[in-house]
Formats: sequence, structure tokens, C-alpha cells
Amino acid sequence: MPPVKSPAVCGYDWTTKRAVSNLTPYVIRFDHNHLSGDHVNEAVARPRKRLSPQERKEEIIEKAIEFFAEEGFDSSTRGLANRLGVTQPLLYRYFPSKGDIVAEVYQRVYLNRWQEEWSILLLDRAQPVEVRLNSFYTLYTNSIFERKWMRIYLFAGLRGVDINQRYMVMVRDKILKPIIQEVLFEFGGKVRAATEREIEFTWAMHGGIFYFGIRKLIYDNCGDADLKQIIADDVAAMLFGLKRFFNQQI
Amino acid sequence: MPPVKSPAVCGYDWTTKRAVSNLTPYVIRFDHNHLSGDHVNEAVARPRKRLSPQERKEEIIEKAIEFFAEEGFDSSTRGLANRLGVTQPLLYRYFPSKGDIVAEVYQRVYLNRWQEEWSILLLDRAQPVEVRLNSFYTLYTNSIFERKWMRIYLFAGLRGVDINQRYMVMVRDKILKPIIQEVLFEFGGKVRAATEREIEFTWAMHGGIFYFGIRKLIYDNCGDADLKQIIADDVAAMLFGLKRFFNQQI
DNA sequence: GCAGTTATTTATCGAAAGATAAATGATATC
DNA sequence: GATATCATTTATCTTTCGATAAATAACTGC
Repeated sequence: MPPVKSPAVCGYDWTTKRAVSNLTPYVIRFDHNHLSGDHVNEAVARPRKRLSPQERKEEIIEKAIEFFAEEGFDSSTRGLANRLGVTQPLLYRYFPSKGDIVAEVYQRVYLNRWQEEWSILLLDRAQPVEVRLNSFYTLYTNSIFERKWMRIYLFAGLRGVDINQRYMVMVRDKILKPIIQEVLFEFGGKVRAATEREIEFTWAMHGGIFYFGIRKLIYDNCGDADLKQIIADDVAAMLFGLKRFFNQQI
Repeated sequence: MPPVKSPAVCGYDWTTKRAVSNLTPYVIRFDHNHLSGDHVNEAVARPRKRLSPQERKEEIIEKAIEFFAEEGFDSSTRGLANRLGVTQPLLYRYFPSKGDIVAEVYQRVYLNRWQEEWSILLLDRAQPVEVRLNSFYTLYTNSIFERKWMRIYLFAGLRGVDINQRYMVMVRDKILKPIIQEVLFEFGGKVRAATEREIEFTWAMHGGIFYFGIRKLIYDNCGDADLKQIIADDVAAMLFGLKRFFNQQI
């Protein structure tokens, strides 16, 4: 089965013998292949492993996520190849440039992380909103409180990657605004759009939980804290604050 | 006035003609000097500027903070030198290695950021604790909500720099625990140590404000939100949550 | 088991990185 | 104004990086 031709996002063009993509390219040339690391435990030359293009590409992306999450996006393609147990030029069979690998990593990490059931859960008025919020944040943190995800999220933010902006819009529209609407319905009585002040407050409460993830997974600074308890207390504060706004008729 | 000799943290040893430091060194050798940037507006060869070692070193550190905050610590010393308007080898007159510059940046950014008056303010029982908390967070955010500080804080965290751990211990001991003590005094009546649950909750509320800084300064994601209002609402939620714990006699 | 296909490796290029040595020129002192 | 000092630049080395071309070897179909 020959590799895909031109329409693919990142494929190998067998006629021109080049990897192709739809990314803005930047052309440069050549290198040495010796990785500085100790060859002690690879003295036994392991047999060449031949995978199908699909499998190999998948493996590259998977390891790239781990690798760049730990080492940062400025780390070398040789380091990545080393972790994969292959040589560095092989990466260029599957991706035209390092930038294409990085772009793929962003896609994988950010995309499809949102589960549509979460929206259904948040909007299910059969249950009290406090119960829903606890359930939601348990699921949500269970999904994003993963070291590699958190690290790539922060690396991407510092790099000014636009995908991050889109992610925050999603949080605002799919989490914060619905929360305010639901609390408003249950405790405020009347239907209206969320105010900026309400949204900012909800961001703060949401951020409190998120920042716990940063402390735990980036700074490794929190012992055996009970996440469920933290969520419950944070949600209680969120409800208190929002109800307070409603009573003040802002 | 000759540069300082051996006891200095980073100085120039005039006898051996080498910059010295107390950092773990790693020796390497040589390079090209041409920076890729457009020389258009430096076609007019500017006169060589000769500063005193103290001034020059100070300037290097100052610009290094800005530079690394924007570009990350993996950026080149040539880029830094370019921003300084000097040549790259000059940096090595003042610092033995790039690592020494980075270390100095950490020191400057983290150290002496805590103002002792903040503690006095937090503990001043002449004022209601809510007023104190609002004043404190206004001052505190005014100090740390600075783009370069925030960025270096995150870069350092991702790099696993130990100075970050120390910073978080400081937040816990100098901000969170005192806050709990003061709220306990004003509303709880009895004196006792803060519980882990209380500390985690206060971390979350503190983190809510901090995360606003991240959104604003890293992700550039918040319009013209009113910081004073956000602090006030967050502090109100913090008080609510802590009072709730006290009433539950936890 | 031979041959064609192609996944993978070897070898190498050119640019950029950190770092060093030696030359240069601005400033102060006499 | 000549001289000494030393801040700064020029020139260069070595390593590492992203990237390419050509050789190699694992798998497939006959």
C-alpha cells in the first residue's frame, strides 16, 4: 500500500521522494548523526524494525507528544528519534519539517478533548446544578489533569500558538456561560445573558481548579490533596458568588 | 577600578582572563558572528560604547530578563547581544556561561519580590480582614502581574527550576496561612492551625486570581476586565468558603 | 527463493549555537 | 600628546541542529 499522494496533510510523495504538507515551509540543509548519549546499552545492534507507514507515523506522533511535553518544543529531532529507537532522518520521511510534527502534536493534544456528553451533563436539569458541577469537574479534570497535556498547554501558551486562544473561547462558551445560565435558572429565576462580571468570576473559580492542576502536574507542589474535596469546595464558592450576584440584581 | 576577583559570584579574573562563577560549568569551544537580522538600520556603524563593568553587567541582566521572558531560555546569546547592541563574545566577559546569565535572571526575577509591608498589612487587625485582603491582592497583583515576571515564572516552572518550589512555599507560608489565621480570628473565634482542606481551598481562590494574570499576560485572553472587581468578588468567595469551614467545625 | 518495493539507515551539508583567543580602540593618567 | 589600561570587537573553533541524498535491508508477491 503506497503512501498517500498530494491531498494528505502530511504524506510522502513517491514521485518527488519528498514528504509533503500544507504548512509554511522553511528550507535549510544537512547534519551529523551521532547522538551524544552513552551507547553502552545499545552495543547490541538491534534489528531494523519495519512498520507500516500508518503505524510508524502514529508512533512518531505519540512519542512526540511525550517528548515535547517533557523537553519543550525547542528540543531536537534527534532526541525524539532516539526516544523512538529510530534514526533522525526517518522522521523526515513522514513529516516535511519539525514544524509539521509540532503542529500535529498541537492538533492531537487540543482536538477532540472536549466530550459532548459533558455538555449534556451540564445542561441536565433533572439534577441539581451543584451535583452537575461536581460531576462535570470530576470528569473534566480527569481528562485534562495529565502531565503531558498540561505541559503542552503551557508551552503552547508561551509560544503564542493560536490554538490556545481557540481553546479558551471553548472554555468560555462551553463551560463558563452554560454554568452561569444553569445557576441562573435554578437560583435566579429569570433568563438573561451572563454579564462580564459573572463570567470573570466564574473564570476565577474555574481557574482555581485549573491552577491546582498546574501546581500538581507542573510544579509538583501538592501532597496528597483530595481533588474531589477541592472541587466540591470550589463549586460551593462558585455557587455562592453567582447567587450573590443574582441577589444584587446586577 | 579593576573587576572583582575570586569571591564574586560572577566576575572577571584579570590574571587568567576568564569570567568566573560558582556555577557548574560545561566546557565547549568556538563560532560565527553574523546575525541573520536585517542590517538595514545599522548600516551607519555606531560608535563603540564603553561602559563601566558595573553598568554593563547591570544592563546585560536587565535586557536578559526581557529577552528570555519573551523568547524563552533556549534563545541564543547572539539574540541577547543583538538586543543589547553589543557583540556576543562581550557577554562572556561578564558571565562564564549562558547558564550563569540565566541563573542571574532567576535570582533577579524571584528574589526580593516579596515586600515585608504586605505581611504587616495582612496582619493589621485594626482593619476588617476583607478590607485587608482587597488591599493586599491589589498590591500583590500590581507587583506580579507583569508580563516578563509571569512568563519567566512559567518558563522556570516548566524547566523544573527549584527556585519555583521555594516561591510556592513562600506563598503558602506568607500569604495563605496568614489569611486563614486572620479570617479564623475575625470569624471563627478560636485559635488553631490551618487545616489542609482550608489551605487547599485558599490556594484555589488565590489561584483564581493568579490564573487571571496568566490569561491576561500569557494568553492575552481577557478584554478590559476590572481587576479590582475581580479581586473583590474572589475575596468574598474566599471569605465565604473559609467561614463555611469554621461553622462546620472541621 | 528471487525480484521489486519501500521502510530504514548511513553519510553528509550548511546554519546556528555556545564559547575562546587575539586584535582593537575608547578612556584616564601622566 | 604619549602611554597604559581594559571594555569591546573581530575572527574562529566545536558541537548541535534541521534537513537531504544515497545506500541498505526488510517485507511482498510471484
